[in-house]
Amino acid sequence: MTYYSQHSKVWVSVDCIIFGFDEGKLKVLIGRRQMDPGRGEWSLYGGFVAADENIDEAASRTLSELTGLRNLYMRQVGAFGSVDRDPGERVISIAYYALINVKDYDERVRMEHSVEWMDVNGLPKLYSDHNEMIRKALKLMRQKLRTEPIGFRLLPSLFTLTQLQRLYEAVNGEELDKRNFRKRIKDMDFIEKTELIDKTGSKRGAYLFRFNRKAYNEDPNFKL
Amino acid sequence: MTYYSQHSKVWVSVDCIIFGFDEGKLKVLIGRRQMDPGRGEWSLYGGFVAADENIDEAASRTLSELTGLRNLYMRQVGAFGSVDRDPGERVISIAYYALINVKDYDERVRMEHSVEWMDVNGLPKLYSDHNEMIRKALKLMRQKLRTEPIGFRLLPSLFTLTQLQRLYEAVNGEELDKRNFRKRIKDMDFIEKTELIDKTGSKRGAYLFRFNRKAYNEDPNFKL
DNA sequence: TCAAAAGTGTTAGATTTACACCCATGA
DNA sequence: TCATGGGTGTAAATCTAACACTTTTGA
Repeated sequence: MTYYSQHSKVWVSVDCIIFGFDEGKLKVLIGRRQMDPGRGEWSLYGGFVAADENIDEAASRTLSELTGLRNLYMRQVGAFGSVDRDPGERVISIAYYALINVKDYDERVRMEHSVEWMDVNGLPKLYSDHNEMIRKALKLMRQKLRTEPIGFRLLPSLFTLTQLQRLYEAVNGEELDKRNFRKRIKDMDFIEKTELIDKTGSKRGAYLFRFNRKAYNEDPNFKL
Repeated sequence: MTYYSQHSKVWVSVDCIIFGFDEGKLKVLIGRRQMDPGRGEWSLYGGFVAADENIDEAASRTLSELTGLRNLYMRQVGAFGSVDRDPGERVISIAYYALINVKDYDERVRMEHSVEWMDVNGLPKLYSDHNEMIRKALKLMRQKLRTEPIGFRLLPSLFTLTQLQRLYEAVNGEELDKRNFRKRIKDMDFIEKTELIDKTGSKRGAYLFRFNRKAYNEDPNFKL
């Protein structure tokens, strides 16, 4: 009997908290569970970790299975392991959050998996401990958002300053002062103004900006 | 065949990063591994998660097994799950960090487990991904330390302001200005000055302070 | 008597916040 | 022409950082 074999094994899964920003709101992808136990309940999308697969790989695989997208920004939230968290069997789940630009997500792919965007404020009761996972993911994501330029992952590559501000407001749940916000943006040279104008949001039109990752890497002073 | 049984199970363990503060340095408890694989290598102390045990319970159990102490401050660091992280079998490990007052730790208990305090700066190469676990634990602990009054868990219940300052300096790896530090402490009414004097650290003696949790709960504005 | 740690305030500079009006355009 | 969102600067208040000397006492 080896050192290992005197202990018992458990199933390990990953659950994905996919954040998107749309209509000025922070949203998360959830769907009705298609299998027992818990069939029909609102739930995060997840999957099991295979024997020959790193947990991060399992999360990437699950993410791209659901979205068709690769190289998404993704971070671990943590492990959730109450004995009875899953009503069927003992399953330890590792939660990950990811950020996507809603426009990159093919509606057909979304429908095939029958998941939908739901406002993070006002989520229904979800399967198992998924509400708790989302709470923790949101907390971690908020922290990151203050100190790292990850917000751009939730926006098109060209965006207006108002869009960016609305994004920060939605995530932090508080309004920001327009002039102060724009002052801070001006100090960050890696948020580049283009000559392009977006006229979808207003009659006058607003300049489009882009995030220049290379410039950021050279002078990564970000704080919002 | 159930939904679950088509997937494979894995071993899940917990690893404990136990921080202590002694001789003005932040230390961590490590020992020589007593079992194969990796016998003799420096390693964190860990244990397997049992089938009928929450992961947090597994961590508490492992912690009190090692230290003889209960109700320690403990937080999850995250799950570590590379396929080949453990040289023997596939094991996913969930790391936790804990804070203890070195003086509460019975030397005999420590020796029985043959672990020792080692400065977090200048750790040797550890078994598996344990160095990485400690790095992440330290990062998380630093963050918490700024916004929550957890530093007291690393000190005796009565402490001098110099001890407290040295603790913050050791964790953050930078010196602090004595007057500015003390000014901030004065603003926090839940750090109470006693009439007791500690003369072990100086000839003149320094006032001993204590953390009043109840007062903190009533007015929890902490920032250092 | 002197070395070593304890204790104590002030000021300049930096950062943060609050705040209001004109502009351009399409309907 | 007017309603809508885009764009811009200044001043007060707050917070942060820098800085030096006196006290006490045991060796």
